Amino acid sequence: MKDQIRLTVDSVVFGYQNAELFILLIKRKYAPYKNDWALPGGFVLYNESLEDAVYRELKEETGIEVNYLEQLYTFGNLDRDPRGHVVSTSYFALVSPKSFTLNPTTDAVEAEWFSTKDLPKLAFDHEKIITLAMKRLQSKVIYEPLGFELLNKKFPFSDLEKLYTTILGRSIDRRNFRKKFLSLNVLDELKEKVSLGAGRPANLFKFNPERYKKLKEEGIIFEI
Amino acid sequence: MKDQIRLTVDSVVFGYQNAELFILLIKRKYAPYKNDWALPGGFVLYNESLEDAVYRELKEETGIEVNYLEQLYTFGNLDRDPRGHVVSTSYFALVSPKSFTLNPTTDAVEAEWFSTKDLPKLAFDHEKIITLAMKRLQSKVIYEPLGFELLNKKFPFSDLEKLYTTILGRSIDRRNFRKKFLSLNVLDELKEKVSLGAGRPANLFKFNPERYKKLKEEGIIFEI
DNA sequence: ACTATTTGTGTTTTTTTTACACAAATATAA
DNA sequence: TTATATTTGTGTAAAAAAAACACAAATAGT
Repeated sequence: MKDQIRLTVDSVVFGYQNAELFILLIKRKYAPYKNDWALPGGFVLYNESLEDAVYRELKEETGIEVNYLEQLYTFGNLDRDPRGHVVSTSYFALVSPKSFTLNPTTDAVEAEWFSTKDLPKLAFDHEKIITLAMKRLQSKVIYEPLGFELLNKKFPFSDLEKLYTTILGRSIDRRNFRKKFLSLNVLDELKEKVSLGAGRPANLFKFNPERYKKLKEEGIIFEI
Repeated sequence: MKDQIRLTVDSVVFGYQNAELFILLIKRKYAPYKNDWALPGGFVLYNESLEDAVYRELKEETGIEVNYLEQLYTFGNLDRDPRGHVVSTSYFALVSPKSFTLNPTTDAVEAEWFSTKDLPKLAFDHEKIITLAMKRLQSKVIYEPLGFELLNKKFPFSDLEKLYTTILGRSIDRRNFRKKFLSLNVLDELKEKVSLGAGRPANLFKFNPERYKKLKEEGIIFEI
């Protein structure tokens, strides 16, 4: 029983708020890495699919509901877990702002959002997993409008713009960005406006998933 | 012991010859799927890394030496293996033409190359894995010069061109393709020429891995 | 009513991509 | 040995896409 490969899942859950990217971490209550921060995750049960395990662990440990989930990579190095041969399939997930405030009632586990710019010391090889997840997020937003999963249903265009600058870590030309994004026809401009502090009120937009699905089926890729 | 998740690796090994893409398959000797064709692979041993398992299985089952190896995806559906809960991490590999002729001495296992256009009925969910591998290959060759792993060290430019048309399944403009590829500066033009049947003799080229590595480090992506 | 702040918009320049045809060098057949 | 078929090698012009760039409109706060 000891000489058995065990399988875990680990999730890199991204949240976005105030032009900052966050990752959801939990504090480990037991050894190894007791009291260190780690990615939510745990052992896959017998007759449980990988994704089911991810959803179960996220629910148990953080109570959060994810908006988008994608497999990242499977780590099988022998030295990654002091408990023995533990293989981990990692996932990356996006949550919308309304799920951002954690529900601490769900469990006794300590869960917290950490800015990607200010991560604590992490258990296992979780730093490596996070690094990979961030690279994947960066490369994905460029050719898939994943960003919406991190925004509210209705949002001013500037939100999208800020999200992209945050994820990509560089400034983008507002006019060209807007032109290009709108030309994709995956955004519906609403008639509502919203005023956020000073400045001209912004039009609200909505992502149109059908339009996007169609675009994707036609093999049309975009590139921001 | 029965109620234990088991972990396998499966490899989609690509070979290229005469403007055709091939995949290496083995004939299963035991149930389940006895006598069906399947991807080379098998159970990961305790204290064996995933890649080690891939190399071991490939050696045991096919005797082949791969040139490039990359993780593809981990399949964890509960219905994918009649033997129970078996999770498989799949890899995709490329071999050079000199490894194309199989060495049948290596084992009693039947191994054979199959054209990607003419695959037999496959065991497990291996057809699904192959489909994914082909998509990955197509999308990768566009922004990484992986193709070289499928060609000889020295090759006429037309080989590269044919390889791309084969993998992408569409014709490409010879002049533009050559122009673009050469502008990347990852090919060294040799002084040797080679005559292949009729027609003007072709200059030979060589891939320059250092140049490519540098290009990659500088974050320069190309796109064919 | 003045100032600061954010949104919204069009044109020009530059770069990249695409389309396209013929001469050079060889093998083969007559 | 000559003619024919076959493959390699090459440049330019047109079209499309990307990048650069600045100011008016609408609001909040003072």
